[in-house]
Amino acid sequence: MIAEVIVNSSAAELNRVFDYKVPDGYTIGQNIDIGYRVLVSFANYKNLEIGYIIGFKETSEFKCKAISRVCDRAFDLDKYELAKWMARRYFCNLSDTLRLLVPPGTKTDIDKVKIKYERWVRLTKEYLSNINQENETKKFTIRSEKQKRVIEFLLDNKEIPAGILYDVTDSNSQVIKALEDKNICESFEMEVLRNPFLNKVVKRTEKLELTKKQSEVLNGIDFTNYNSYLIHGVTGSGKTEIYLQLIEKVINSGKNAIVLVPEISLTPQITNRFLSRFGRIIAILHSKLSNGERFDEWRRIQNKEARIVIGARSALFAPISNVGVIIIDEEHDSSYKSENTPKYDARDVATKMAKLYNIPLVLGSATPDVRTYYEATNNTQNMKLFELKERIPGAVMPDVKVVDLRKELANGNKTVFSEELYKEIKKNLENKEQIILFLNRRGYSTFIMCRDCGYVIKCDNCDVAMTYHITKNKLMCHYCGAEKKPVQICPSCGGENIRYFGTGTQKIEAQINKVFPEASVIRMDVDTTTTKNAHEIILNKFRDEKIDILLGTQMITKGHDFENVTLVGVLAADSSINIGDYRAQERTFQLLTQVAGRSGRGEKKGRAIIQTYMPDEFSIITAQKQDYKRFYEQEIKVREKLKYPPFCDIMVAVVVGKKEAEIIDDANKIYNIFKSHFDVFAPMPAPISKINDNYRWRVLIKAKVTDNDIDIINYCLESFEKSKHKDTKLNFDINPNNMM
DNA sequence: AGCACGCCGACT
DNA sequence: GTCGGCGTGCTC
Repeated sequence: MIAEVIVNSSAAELNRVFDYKVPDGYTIGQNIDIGYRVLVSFANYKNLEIGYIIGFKETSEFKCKAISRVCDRAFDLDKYELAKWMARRYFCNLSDTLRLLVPPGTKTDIDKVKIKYERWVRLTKEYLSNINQENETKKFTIRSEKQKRVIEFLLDNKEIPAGILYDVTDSNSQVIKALEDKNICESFEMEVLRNPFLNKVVKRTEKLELTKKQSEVLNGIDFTNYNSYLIHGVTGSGKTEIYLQLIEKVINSGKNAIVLVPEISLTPQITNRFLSRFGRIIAILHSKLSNGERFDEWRRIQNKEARIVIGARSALFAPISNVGVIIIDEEHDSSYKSENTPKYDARDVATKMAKLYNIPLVLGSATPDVRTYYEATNNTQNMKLFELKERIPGAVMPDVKVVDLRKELANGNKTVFSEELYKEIKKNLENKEQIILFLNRRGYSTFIMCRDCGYVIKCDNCDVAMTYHITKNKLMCHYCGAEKKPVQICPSCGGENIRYFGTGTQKIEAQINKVFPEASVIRMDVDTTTTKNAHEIILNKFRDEKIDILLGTQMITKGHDFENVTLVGVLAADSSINIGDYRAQERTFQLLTQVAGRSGRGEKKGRAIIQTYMPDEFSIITAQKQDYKRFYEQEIKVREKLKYPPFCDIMVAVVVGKKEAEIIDDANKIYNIFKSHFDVFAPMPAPISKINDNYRWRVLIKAKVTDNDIDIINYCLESFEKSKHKDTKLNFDINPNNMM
């Protein structure tokens, strides 16, 4: 028999089937099948290459090599269908999507399968049956105290890891060896699961009484068919409790559940909530797990010990079978769209899966994606909408104020704190209530400019202004990570009037120390969270050590409730309006609403202050009122008028390469190929025209992409692949998060 | 992609 | 002579 194998490579030329002989001793359906991972000798590669079996046939037109090694089962037929769909939909190789279905980190060393064993000890069957026959004499032929203790202990505890046994009975391997020689006890290897939660003692919690509105949602969900639902509920309206009871229903019916949450909010707080309700049947998958931990979580799912998977977008591909519901919390979050190949959107993939399994898909958000809300209100994707307009009893919305920074400047206030914010911070410090300050820029100064000639210091490798970092005393490029010494003399005109402009979190930290010397402050941004548990450590410190002020970027906005935080300050709400993206208003509204929602999560009422130079922008006005509907109605009009999603899709092709002339040439090829099918804008340098010494040109294509168009696009991309220069790379994406 | 082959210029 | 840079071609 011949196996059809997909070789693990993202090279466009290798995106096809290769035939290999099924080796002797292997029978299809028994120890080899579709979905098995194999190692094959390929071309003149030095090492064996990983491949995936996707079919079998009697004969091949090629003279085939035999498969060198049959490894493990990697995926089922339904997942294979999904991978095929994804490869077509996201314009990548089949091996790129198949790769999602195997635990990461097992790619290179299949031989060293990452199962960890531990030595356990138990009494032998013979000995136990002797005891049962009340053959007491044998037990006391033992004279050693230690051996006696071990036997007593094992009688009570059946099986136990050797290490623990040694500790408890003050014994060692020699004592066990002696007992083994007497055929009294035996040791064996037991698989260890590196589950970070297994050893955690969590108090079991019972389900909460639902409000009328919550029950309506729960009862409105059809578990027997595909349907998608959007739960639009303000923060604190009790969405999580709905998810929990929904899952309980699914579990009780014998099926399993997948819950997606944004990567950044996979905090102990949310996971504990699930853990305390469901115990060990949950598995948690996120990017901070070590390969070993992740591998073990996959195994717990595979052997059906775990029935609820909670994780970031890739948790969709966990080896869970018989799924009864997929839930996506904070569905508007941009982390559901992958930035690397395959550039999939977890919401679309989840929709596909829910259709495939004929199960409900439940999306939830306080600030839904404009596209999702459009679909839910216009029923374009057969989506049902639930609105939860009120917080559950006891929780109150914070008061939100907008401060016009232009007036502050006119009044001679040059600090980053408006008078209003200054007063409120003071008040909180006096009352010993905590404060969260948010600024979406890291570093100290955000750009460095010569006041004589206007020259801005840029990275040598990228077309990007460099940011000054005071902790390193270096200029840094946030795109390639390059560092430079701070500049005092203008490299362009030689002038000495170099000034450091713009404000990042580091400068705010310094200003807090100056303006509020009595306050303790902790900063959380990419620069302070490089180590493994840094997020958790910083947040715990803020809570437990009663730090006055938590200062940070985007990452402080999600998923944690601090009871004692009664003031949230947004230092500059404009940074996200100026990102040059059609979603700027949406991002701003979502961000402001999320941040403001961090205030007043306990018993005391919260306040939020939004500082801005653009107080008239509708995203800021509506965020102040926390009025999603009004925001949406205005935004959707703009989108319709300008033909932006959801009324149209924007395809972005970025041509990247070291030789500028070649990539300009290739950008024109893209333009010409797509021109005959779609509305294409002429090639232009990308907004960031160089990254890491690679020039970048961009071609924008606007169209409402239908299923049929996907085939046309695939065809266009294939013909480009054949005609492009050898070293140019193409990044192609529909509605990417980042338009730069 | 990843690897070998083969052509040609540069260097002890 | 021979080392090595890189253009070319192939993968069941």
